[in-house]
Formats: sequence, C-alpha cells, structure tokens
Amino acid sequence: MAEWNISTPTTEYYDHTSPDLHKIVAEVADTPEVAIDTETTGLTVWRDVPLYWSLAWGTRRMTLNVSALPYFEEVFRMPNKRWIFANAKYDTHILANVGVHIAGELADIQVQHALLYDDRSHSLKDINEELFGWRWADFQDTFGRITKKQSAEDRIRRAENENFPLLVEYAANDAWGTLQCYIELSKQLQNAPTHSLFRNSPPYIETLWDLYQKVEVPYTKVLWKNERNGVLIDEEYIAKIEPIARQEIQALEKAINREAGRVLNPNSTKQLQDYFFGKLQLQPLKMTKGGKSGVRNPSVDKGFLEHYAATVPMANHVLQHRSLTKLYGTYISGIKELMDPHGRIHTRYNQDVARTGRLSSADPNLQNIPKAEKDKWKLRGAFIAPKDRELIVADYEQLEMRLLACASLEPGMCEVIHKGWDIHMGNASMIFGYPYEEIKEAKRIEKEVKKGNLPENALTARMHECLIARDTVKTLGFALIYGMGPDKLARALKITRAEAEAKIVLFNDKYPAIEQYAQDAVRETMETGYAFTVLGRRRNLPQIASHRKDERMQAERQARNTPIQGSAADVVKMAQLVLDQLGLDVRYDCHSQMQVHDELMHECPKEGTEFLKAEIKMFMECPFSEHLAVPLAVDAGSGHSWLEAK
DNA sequence: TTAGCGGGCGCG
DNA sequence: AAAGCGCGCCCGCTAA
Repeated sequence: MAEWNISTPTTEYYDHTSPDLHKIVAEVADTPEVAIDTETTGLTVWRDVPLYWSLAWGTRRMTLNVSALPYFEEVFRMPNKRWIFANAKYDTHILANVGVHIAGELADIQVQHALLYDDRSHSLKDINEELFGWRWADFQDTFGRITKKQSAEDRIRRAENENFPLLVEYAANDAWGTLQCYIELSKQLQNAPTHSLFRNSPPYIETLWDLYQKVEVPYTKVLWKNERNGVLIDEEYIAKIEPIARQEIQALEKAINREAGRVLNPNSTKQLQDYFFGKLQLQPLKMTKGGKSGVRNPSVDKGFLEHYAATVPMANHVLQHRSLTKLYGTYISGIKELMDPHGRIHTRYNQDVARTGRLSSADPNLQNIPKAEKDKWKLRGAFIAPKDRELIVADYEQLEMRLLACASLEPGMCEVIHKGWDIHMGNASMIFGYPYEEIKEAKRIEKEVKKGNLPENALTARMHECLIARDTVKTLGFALIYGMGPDKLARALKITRAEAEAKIVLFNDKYPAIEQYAQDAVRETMETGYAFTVLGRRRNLPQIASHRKDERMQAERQARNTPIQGSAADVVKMAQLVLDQLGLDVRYDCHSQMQVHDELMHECPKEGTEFLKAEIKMFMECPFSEHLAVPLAVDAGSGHSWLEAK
C-alpha cells in the first residue's frame, strides 16, 4: 500500500502519568543515538516553549507530553549521547526555555544534507521525500494555518481536543523521519570523498563526514551560544532617532508630491518609471531583468538616480527617500518587535543556506547593517554593552585577498603580504609602478585633508595619481577573479571601456597567476563537477556543462568565487571553534555574540578588555597557519558600542 | 487576505 | 549581446 521506501512502526504515547514512563527513560539512557523533535507554542526562540515532543530510535517512535520532560533531565545531562535533530538550534532553544539543557552532541540532518546537496531544499519534509519518497502532511495541513489570530499553540490545542491521534502521529513522524534521514545521510557523508583547495591541505578532512563531524557539529553549539547571548540594544537611542527619521521621510514625501504635481509613491518602481520615462521622457541607462513575464523595463535604480540627481530634482529626492525608508523600516520601526524583555535581540544564524559555506543571519539580519560612514543616524551606535562591560570587535584584514594569494601563489601578491604592506597599496605599487612609500604618504595626506588638518592643495597631482592607482587596483582585484566584464569595470572605475581593457591587460601581465588560478578553478569544476574550499567543502556546479552560454558563464564565475569566499568562511568558522574551545566564556565571562562574515564581536567585563582583545586577535590569526602561504592579520578594537569599537 | 515574485539595496 | 560572488529585508504588484 505504502508508496514510500520506509516503514513506520506503531506510535507510542506517554505523559507524566504513564506507568511505563520510567522504563522509557531507562531505555533512552541506554541508547547512544536518539532522534528528537518538539512541537511548540510558536517560532520565537527566546520565548516559545514545547507542548509536545517526540523521540525515535531503532524501531521505536513515540510522542510525549511536555509533562514527561522533567523525568528525562538526567538523560539530557549525559555527556556521551548523540541527539539527532532537524534544525538543532531551534529545538534546543525551545528546550532551554523550560530549563532543559542538552550536554551531548547536537547532530543536525539539515546541516548534513547541505554538505551533500547544497543546491536543494534542506527542510525535513523535503529531505524525506527526496531520500525515501516519503512525505507526510506538514504542520499547516495537519493543524491549520498559523495566522495573527491563530497561533501555533491555538492550532495544537484544538487538535488536542478534536483529533489527538493525528497530533501524536504528526509529532512522531517528525522524529522518525529525522532518524531515517540521519542514518542515510551519515552513510552518504562517509562515502563522499573530498579534498582541500590547497595541495598542502589540512590532513584531517578526507570525507564530507570528517567536515561534518569535526567542524559543523561543534559549530552548531557555538552558533547556539551566539544566538542565546544576543546583543544588547540601546532602546533610548532608537527611540530618539525614530521621530526625527519619520519627520525627515515625511518632508521628502511632501517634496516629491509637490514636484510631481500629484501623489506619487516613491517606493513604487512602476510609478517612478511612469514619471521619469513617461512624463519627463528621460533616457534609460539600463533595463531590468524582466523576471517571470520577461518584460524588461527601464531601471530606476541608484545608478540611474545618481546620474540625474544634479539636473532632475525628483531623482535626488527619491534617492534620499530610498536610503531613509530602508533604514527606518528595517532597523528603527522593525527592531522593537525583535527585542526580548531584557532589550536584547537574538538573530538566527543559518548554517545551511549559503552555498559557499558562509553563514546567513536573520530576524534581524545583523550582517547588512549600514556602515557608520554611510548612515546618518549611526545605527551601529545602538548596539551596546551593558554597564561595566565592553564590546570587542575583531575583523580580518583583506581575508579574501590573502586567500587568493594562497590559492594562486601569485609571487607579487605574496611578497606584498609578507612585507607587511597594505594589500591594495602594495598591489598598486607592483602593478602601476609607484613607490609604495609614496602611495602610503598620499593616503596619509588624503586622510589629513579629509579631517580638515591640511588644505585641499596639500594633495599634489602626483599624489592624486597614486590614490587613483590604489582604488583602481582594489576594484580590479575583486572584479577580475570573480569575472566582471570590462563594461561594468569601466563603469565602476568611471573610465572608458578601452581604458578598462588596458588596465585588465596590465593587471594580468603583472599578476599572471591570478588569472591562472581562475582558469584552474573552472577546469577543476568542469572535471569534478564541484568547487572546493580549504576545508574540503564542495559546491555542486552542474551548470558548468550547460549548453546555454549564460548559465555556463554564471557557473564559471561561481567556480572562481566559491573557493575564495568559501575558504574565508572556513577560516572564520575555525577561529570561532578555537575561541570556543579556549573557554573564554566560562573562564573570563567573555561571550561571542555576533559574526559578520570576517568580523567577530564579543562582550566582556571592562577590566578584561585589553587581555581578551589580544587573545582573540591571536587565535583568529592561527587557523590553518601552517597550511597557508601567507599569514592572516586581524584588527581588534573595543568600546561601549559597535560604532566605537571599530 | 495571503503567497510569491521581482526590483532595489544594505552588508562582506 | 553581455557577463563579479554571497546573503536577507522592504516594498509594490499580481494572482488566487
């Protein structure tokens, strides 16, 4: 009858009154690997609690009432157990909310699945369908849709009364499906050989199982701690900005309506297109992609608006309106709902979404908060340390460039790094021939002029040339390895296409190993089907053999980029693991609370700041040190807020 | 009323 | 003919 390739034993049910409960507790205590899942009041990790939970091992599957949870407390404290989850961080937050802390290992089938099949969905139900052809009704189909009026708790409570067996079956399916996936995916990981991007690679990664078990499993707990700690938000700071921001936005909207002579919503792409290209008959600079319908329209993006900002008042107004409303919606009016009762926000770090192995961050996304230079309200100033504590912010200096040097072994670039030169100034010197000291001096003078300590004319024409060379080479480096075309490069550098092409030729002439690396990366991906990182993480790129040229070219650019971006992610990940293993939290009350790709933020007692800053810097610089052709460098600062610490 | 998509844009 | 990569969020628009 069943179409799926999986058996589903009869489901057991227990609560605190079940006479056999002590037997189950004893059995779980004797079982080394147990799958577990929770059904909860909602999805907010710092607030919601379990209502039911389910277990599966061997041929047993059961749903338990939350009232049975306390009887397992000792079992959860046992250190040598492996608890198998689908999205381990979520369930362990929910359990921690009722005082249950898991000492054993946190296995996660979503993380496993992401290592093997980076380009597919990693949700529990999708994985089961993919592996076994087994799909059971999801939460919504079982309990009804969660809306503003009907919470997850409401839905489950109703099922409790109306169709209890259905609830019991649903919860047990989740744990059972998780267990079956774990068994299958573990096998597949063990049978998946991999290798490092570098020949002199870390020797401890031979299969994807090694990567999973040695890196990703402990990393889940590190992320859990980061999420749990959260970051303190200065509520007064936000409250002070809010009315000012709202007023500025309203003033701009008034100006826009006056200019248009009617009500014009500046957030509407369509209305803007009508205005600029219909009413004003402006010349489009480029077209949008067209999307599903394939209808390409003239773009009203930032580039277009900036082009007309000086001559068309509306363009200038819309430009300002965009940057203000973006910040307001996301970080001023939006952030309050995400704060816990102690004023902290708890972002979710997603370990299995970015194809390169990077993290992503959501609710809120802490990885795209504006930099201070661009942000008139200085939102980073709202991220603070509590009284008597301090924030330490440490970030890698040009991590991707250093890894590119390692991957390409380009002698010029390696030399620049070994000399301890600033990478972009050094590269500019190597490629355009200006003496390094002269570029450095030009940069110094520029800084003084900007500060107002020196007059404008302190910057000579020659110095100006030096600075242009430095900016050019910085853009060139990123552009070329990732496959940017000469057209876009010309636009980025504000030069002609012919000039851009000449600069590309010069760059490749002086740094030939860079383009060689890129070609090797593409060739390896064509041969193996994968792009590899330093830890042997691999990204499936089947489109590299596509007969469609645009698809193939995109895959080629991804094949160039992934080893660098992914290896950078590996480095930071290893650094976080090392810092966690040092036990800075238990030994010095110093807690990691944020990762922004190449930057880590810790919160510590004020008096420990200087020591801990040095400690963090040292251990961030050490991952893979014996395997890399050039050293890594970390810049660490501290302060009361994110703004001050940088 | 809601879901999904696309445009646009912030970060590294 | 045209070509950086990787994310998440806001908004408007459209379909159901």
